[in-house]
Amino acid sequence: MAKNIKPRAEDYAQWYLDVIKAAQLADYSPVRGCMVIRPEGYAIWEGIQRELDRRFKDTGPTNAYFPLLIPQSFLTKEAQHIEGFAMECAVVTHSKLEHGAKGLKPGGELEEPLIIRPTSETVIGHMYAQWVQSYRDLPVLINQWCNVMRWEMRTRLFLRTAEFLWQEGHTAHETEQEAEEETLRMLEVYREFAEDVLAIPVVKGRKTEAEKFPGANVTYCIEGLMQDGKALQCGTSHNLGQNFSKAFDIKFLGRDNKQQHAWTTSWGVSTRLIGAMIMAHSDDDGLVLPPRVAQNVLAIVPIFKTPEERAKVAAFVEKVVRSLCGDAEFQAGQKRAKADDVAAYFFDKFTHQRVVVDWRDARPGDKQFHWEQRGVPFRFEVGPKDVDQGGVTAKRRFDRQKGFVELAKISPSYLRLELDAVHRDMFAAATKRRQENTRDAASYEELKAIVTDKGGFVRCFFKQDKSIEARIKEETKATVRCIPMETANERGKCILTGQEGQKVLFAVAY
RNA sequence: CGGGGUGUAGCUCAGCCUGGUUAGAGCGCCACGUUUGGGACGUGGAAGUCGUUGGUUCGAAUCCAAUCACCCCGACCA
Repeated sequence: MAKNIKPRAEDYAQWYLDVIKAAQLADYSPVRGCMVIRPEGYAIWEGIQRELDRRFKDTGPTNAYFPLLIPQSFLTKEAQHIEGFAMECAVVTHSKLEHGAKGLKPGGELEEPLIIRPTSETVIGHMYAQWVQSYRDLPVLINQWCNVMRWEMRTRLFLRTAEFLWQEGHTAHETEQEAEEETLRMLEVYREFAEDVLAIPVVKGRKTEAEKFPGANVTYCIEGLMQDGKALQCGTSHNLGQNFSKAFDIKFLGRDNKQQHAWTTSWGVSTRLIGAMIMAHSDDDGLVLPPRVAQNVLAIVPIFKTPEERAKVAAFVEKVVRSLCGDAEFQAGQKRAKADDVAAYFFDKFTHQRVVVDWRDARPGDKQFHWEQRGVPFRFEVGPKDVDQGGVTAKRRFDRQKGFVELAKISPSYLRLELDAVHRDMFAAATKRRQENTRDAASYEELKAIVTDKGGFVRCFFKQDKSIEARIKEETKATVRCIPMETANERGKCILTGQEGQKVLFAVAY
């Protein structure tokens, strides 16, 4: 058992932090609420970017960049929007530092304060108003990868930080129907991505009025369930109707030769997904990475005592690496600069996913734990005994499955198939866990009992009502996570009011 | 932002109550040696303006005040 990681059963919150620390994903910054994403963590984000970006472009949107600073007045143009974000905006009021009595002090006060974007609907709306003149200019399909800032009071690495990285897509359409289609199309991209890349099963659903995005007509989401039974929103897609186009005057001359307002959408996922990934898959021994975002897909641990054994093992490891990465990459890897004795070879030149060989002067056990805590999906142990038998001892991080693999079988397609199998098994395990933690409630009493005793998702009929939702939250801490799309048409007796309600999913959320 | 807790070496902490030479331990780190198929051991070494600022005092890690940061619980949220 890992001695630097608190077991989940003892203290889930501490476990989460320990896993991040042990895997060196992130660190606290000198500024409250902000975090440093370390190379191991950033590689995961790059994996997320790579996979999502491709999917966005496949459906139409392309990338652009809008500025960090937004005129304060922009935020006031959409009533709901300002209400939702005003409280957590960082405000820039000065343009320089001057020497004062007690050192430096802000100088050059701005005429109009600027806010650091908490999201970019407003600037983007402002620009779209200028770019859109005719129905021929539509749709506008733009995404941006950037940082945003929301001055949160309570922060947790990845799950909620004052500054975070995300992607925000913003589209403008000719008709309401097109906007709705776009909103749902991106929601499906998120679902497919969460499941096929991060191996996190998610529920597609619609937010209640109480939970929707400030300024949206409809907010859709994908909701995941973490190992401690709490839900986590993993992505959102909003149909903004004409709210922002009216606020920012995004008008165009339609096919009917009449001026009309565009229909807009926005959708985003953030570095929070890394937190979701950690909490969905990792165990008491540390991080477990879904193979498709793992920077290192395979760690080879050589085992030897004498120089003769080392030479023998090294020759064999070379064959393994050449089989997986090719001769040219083996040569390139030999020359690559590195800080320690861990050699890295690119297994996939497109994703830059690597095979690493741990030649550090440490005991094999230490190395096993090292790569285990970092969540590397696969390990090969190569010792004299393995070499004599002409193969390696392979271990899967996810379920510790262990087996012997002959050198002749080791090839790029072998590793790819194994990694795919790990992904499938991880997804299946997470899906099973979610099924086991999804329960039905026929009454409010039942809902309360499930939420306090067991956690997880609670399915029941509910008639939307803001004040009742607030009351339930107060009494149970649970909220309506979403109205699942799959059962959107089902109607039944609301567990509180007895009136006709929709089937919803309750849970305590992060 | 409200309540609670903690700040002493990279990490975990002792010392503080009852102020007094040169501030300690374990882990980690570095060197050397013995080791090496799931977290080894020995010897030696480097490393701390005791969170920060101010006050009390002949003298402050220790007492007082303020402030900052982090952790936990609430309200808010991707």
